[in-house]
Amino acid sequence: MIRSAITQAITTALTSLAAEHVSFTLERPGQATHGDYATNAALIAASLLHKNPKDIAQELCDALCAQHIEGVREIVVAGNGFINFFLSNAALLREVEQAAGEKTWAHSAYYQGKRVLVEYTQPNPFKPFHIGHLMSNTLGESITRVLTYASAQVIRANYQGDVGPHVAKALYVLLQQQNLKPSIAEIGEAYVKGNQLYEEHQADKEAIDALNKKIYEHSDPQVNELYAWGKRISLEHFEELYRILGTKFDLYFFESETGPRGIDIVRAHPEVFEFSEGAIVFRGEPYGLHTRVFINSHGLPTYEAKDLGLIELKRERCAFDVSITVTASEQTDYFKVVLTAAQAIFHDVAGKYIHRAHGMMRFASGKMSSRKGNVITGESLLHDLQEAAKAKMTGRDIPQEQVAEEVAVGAVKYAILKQHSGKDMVFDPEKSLSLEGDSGPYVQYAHTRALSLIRTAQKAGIQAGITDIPEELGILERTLVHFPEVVERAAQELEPHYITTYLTELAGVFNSWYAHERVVGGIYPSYGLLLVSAVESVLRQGLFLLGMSAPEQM
RNA sequence: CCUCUCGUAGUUCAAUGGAUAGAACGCAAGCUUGCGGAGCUUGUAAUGUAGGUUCGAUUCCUACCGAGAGGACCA
Repeated sequence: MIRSAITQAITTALTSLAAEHVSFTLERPGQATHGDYATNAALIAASLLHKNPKDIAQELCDALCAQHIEGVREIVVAGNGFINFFLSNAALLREVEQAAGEKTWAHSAYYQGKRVLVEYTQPNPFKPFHIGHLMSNTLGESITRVLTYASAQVIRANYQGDVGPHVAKALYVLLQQQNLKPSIAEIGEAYVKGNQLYEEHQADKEAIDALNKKIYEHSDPQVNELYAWGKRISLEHFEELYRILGTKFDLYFFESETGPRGIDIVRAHPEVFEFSEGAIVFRGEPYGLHTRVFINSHGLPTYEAKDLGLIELKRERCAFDVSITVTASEQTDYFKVVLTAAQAIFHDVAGKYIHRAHGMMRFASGKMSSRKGNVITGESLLHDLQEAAKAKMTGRDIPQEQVAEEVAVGAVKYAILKQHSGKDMVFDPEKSLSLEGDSGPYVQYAHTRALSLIRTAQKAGIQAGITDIPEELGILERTLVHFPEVVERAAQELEPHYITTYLTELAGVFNSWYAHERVVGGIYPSYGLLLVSAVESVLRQGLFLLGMSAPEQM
């Protein structure tokens, strides 16, 4: 509210200086001593008008002061032409009260009236849930939550690969073992073994390819039965992981349904595709891209064709304004080609379908072994972190299993979301296992302390309010005020890491405040309780936006 | 060979063309009969190289060096 009032005032002031077309920023200064907001409007205007920045800044400052902006205590020219705004105590108090009590305080209207489909996670039945799926889920889930705060109507979608060579590899081994009711672990092991056989023995390779064809054709009852069982077991297992990760999907798509559609679409558009060396391809070169095969020389759809089928299916199953797909960054160029081909077919793809990439997780030491073998899956990573968290809680009278799970998920998600999406990240097991410092548990712990403090204060009969306020408000209030802007920016750029950075800062400021101030038995108990309530609310909402739990105890 | 992404303290990450480049881990030194110490306080240390644009460049442009990804029947 205050922010938009200041923006409006600057626009008015610029108009009075005949510089109304200046595009300026209103940002939070790097240092608290520079005020609560700062604008570079004078610097931009000066270069356009070819005048001295400090002179323009002074004129602009005078024009702003004349407007008496509600909630602004002081406006000063600083540095080489910045204009800094200091909020009044009354305005800060109003924000703190809203942060503590107003549920929609941090919401914006950026996606008002828009329906946004977000597709993420995309694991494959019959294969392990690996770390890439964890990363896609983490980024995708956070984006959906950030979008809801921007007033979007969000549809969560998952696209799973239930057909293809990987299925045949697993089934081949299971059939050899005559294991027709395998557990999820046995399916995983069968896939690994089948993959090995496929690579090493020509006879097995041919047999697996033949089996793959049978699966597509549904021609063998025993194969069909095993396939149905295995798919069900896999999907049930994934649902358990989604529960742990905090995701509830609205729509599911499968490659078995997008494949046939993809073939039809490609064959129906000879003006877009062309035959080449027995395959059907899309030429990307005219668009600065590369050529990709959509239907291979065996007449089978590749991922490219399947993605066209998926685009069509999405349109049929729900009306949406924007569709966001979250996958690994290695698919960035691939998606450019597919979306360019899709644009030539559906004509409204550009700008409506967005690809958002997550990076790859690398390991600092490379020594983190899963319970068995060297492959670190998403599940084994969560499990190991959970064990580490449990070890930290020995002797405490709390539901350890549950809290350890929330802390473990929080630690991984925080590590993924703390940097710009799309960048590869290095995950250091030892540092992450320490669960200290710049970590998810640090933020969760700050929230838990705030909750605990609120409980204690309420037991002592303290009522939150502004009946007793200090002369000067501090850095904690001035940090709290900026939460709604951070959330809105995260929505605009689909970048949750702004929230991660902010939360860590807020947690640090709060921990510092906590070490030096007192609520129960202090000088300002009512205001103290209000302030802590505001911190608790913002930390809780921030954790929610990242897809992390806010444990009551830990 | 071509295309794209990325090079910031010892390490992992921030920074909307703007003010003294901000945190955390590590290391060094402190704080506990505490409204939860998974905490707090102080110190330490960085923009790959060379140019260019600009009043101002970690940010934009060019070249080089280095890392990663992609480049026709895998996904």
